[in-house]
Amino acid sequence: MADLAALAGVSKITISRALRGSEAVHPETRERIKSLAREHGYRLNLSARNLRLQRNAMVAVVVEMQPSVERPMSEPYPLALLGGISQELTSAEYSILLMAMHELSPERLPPVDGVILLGQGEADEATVRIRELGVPVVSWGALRSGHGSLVVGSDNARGGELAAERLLSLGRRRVVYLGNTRFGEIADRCDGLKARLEAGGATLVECLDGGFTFLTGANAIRTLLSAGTHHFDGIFACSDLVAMGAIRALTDAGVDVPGDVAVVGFDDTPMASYFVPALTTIRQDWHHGGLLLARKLLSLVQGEAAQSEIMPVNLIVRSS
Amino acid sequence: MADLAALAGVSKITISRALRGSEAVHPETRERIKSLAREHGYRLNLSARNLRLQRNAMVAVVVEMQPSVERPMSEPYPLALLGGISQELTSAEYSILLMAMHELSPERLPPVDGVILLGQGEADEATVRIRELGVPVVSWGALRSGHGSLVVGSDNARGGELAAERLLSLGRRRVVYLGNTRFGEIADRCDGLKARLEAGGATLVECLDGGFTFLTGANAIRTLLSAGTHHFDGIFACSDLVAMGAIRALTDAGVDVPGDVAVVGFDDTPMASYFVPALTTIRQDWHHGGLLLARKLLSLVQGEAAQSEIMPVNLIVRSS
DNA sequence: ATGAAAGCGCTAACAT
DNA sequence: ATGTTAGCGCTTTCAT
Repeated sequence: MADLAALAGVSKITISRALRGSEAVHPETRERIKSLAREHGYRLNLSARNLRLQRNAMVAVVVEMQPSVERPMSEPYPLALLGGISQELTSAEYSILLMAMHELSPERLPPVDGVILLGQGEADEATVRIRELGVPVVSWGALRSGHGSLVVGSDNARGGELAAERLLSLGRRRVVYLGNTRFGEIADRCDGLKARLEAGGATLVECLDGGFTFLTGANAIRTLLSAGTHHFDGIFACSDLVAMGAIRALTDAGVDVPGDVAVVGFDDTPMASYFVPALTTIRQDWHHGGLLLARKLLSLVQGEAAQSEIMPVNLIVRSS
Repeated sequence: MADLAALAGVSKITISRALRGSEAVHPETRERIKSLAREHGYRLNLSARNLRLQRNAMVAVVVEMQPSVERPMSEPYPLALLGGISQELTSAEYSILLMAMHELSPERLPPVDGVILLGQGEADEATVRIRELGVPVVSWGALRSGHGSLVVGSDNARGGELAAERLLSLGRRRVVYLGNTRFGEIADRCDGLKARLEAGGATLVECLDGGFTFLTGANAIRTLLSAGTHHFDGIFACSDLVAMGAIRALTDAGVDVPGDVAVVGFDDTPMASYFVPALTTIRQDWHHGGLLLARKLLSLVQGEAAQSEIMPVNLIVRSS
């Protein structure tokens, strides 16, 4: 910057002001300096600026799970949420620092002004660990798993109710839930499902603690069928992929879907509509979720108040 | 740090050394300072350190496409590559700054020591734009699209050959390729396919310029079938999702897969093995690709030499 | 409309 | 084994 100042025949501070588009500097000088900077490939040292301004202009997005080939299919939400987060943060001139939960330690927290947590973890483990960092935090998930921190998430309980209503309308009386209820979001859906089923005179006959993949969905139902202890005529799965696995297990066993057993998924992933039978599912708006996460975190960072927000979900009726 | 120095009764520099685990400071003093720091919640100001050290300890990962709900399914590679990248960079104490290509401008390049580009863009647009930034760059894609910059990618031409060999072994003579060859990777696959087909006495009858989704795959084949201008008995698709779409269009039209038309996909996404018929496809090792990308960029950043690397691919034979 | 001085928190170089 | 000095590149405050 000093070099540029010498070149332009002005002082450093005028360069600084000009590049930030300050009104204080003469428009002509400003343009001259800007083009000079471009021409010489000058780039602002953001470490210096951040040191001076006592901020980082950066937000960490912490992904609870280890990214892998298997996960993006089973849980597309990280990238979808990131789209919304990125859009909002970029327009506020903040950058996104991406890291996996297990890489995070309080000592070497990277230089960020706040943290967005994607996934609160089994038994809220992630939420609890993040809170110790002493920076503003907003997490994606369930209110019950927020432990006092700000939460943005879908109305999972309502999702469960919608699934129950759909199954009830098809005359189903005995429903199986597939999902690990140690995750707050998953538990909320189960609660909503159970309450609405019982209000409609039906029963939640089983709540199976499985994983999030096609295979775990298929295996859960295979086990259930071979045990033969329960009769069931409906399934609500914690994700579309799990629902697809469940359907595969059913059709492999000669059980008709939706004739014998109706299935409702969650997420409305692109594949849901292409699967045979096309999946009835609950849709959540990840992109908007991302926007909200970013907006609320920025509020906190700037010392303003912000509140948790739960977004509506929709039932998408197809053929399962 | 000055406060901590006062508390510990030593000078700032001793604090600095102790926290970095320097040998120069007495082990006892070192531990005392470390626990004092922990106790008082002291955190190093990384902007100051980076300013002083003239580095950023950060690498930008630039994703060529806008993340969305549709993309992670169609192209799972961003997250899979990120897994490998993250693993490698974290152990070198570098952070990952994530951004979308369209958010990148030379003026406001965030404070990074280098850039990893995921996806070189149609007609290598992304590669060309990134090169102007004047920082070390490594990109995921094809050598032909590197424009002099370092590239890590799968052996796409070999992938095309493997697909051709598979189709030839099934006695196929007239093959359709589904993919936008303005992307270097996609073009390489097409070239490998064509060469090997012709060497085996078969023909590439059509090369259809489509997108990367289930729907574009289905539409391409529907159009082809209704035009009726070409007879074909084999398809090689640029992704598993496109292959699935193509298969759907075929079976919807009463064409048997693989009896009438055999189909080979690309990527070996988790869904490939669950699709009916299970997809024959080419597998690439994204995680390892991510590791290599990160390693090579770090070499460049540290002023060492590094070379492009093309990774082997495998044919996974299933039922399509 | 422009400038001079001071200092953000850290560490390398050079003492002691 | 520890300390002193100086300066990384920027912007705020207070002149002019």
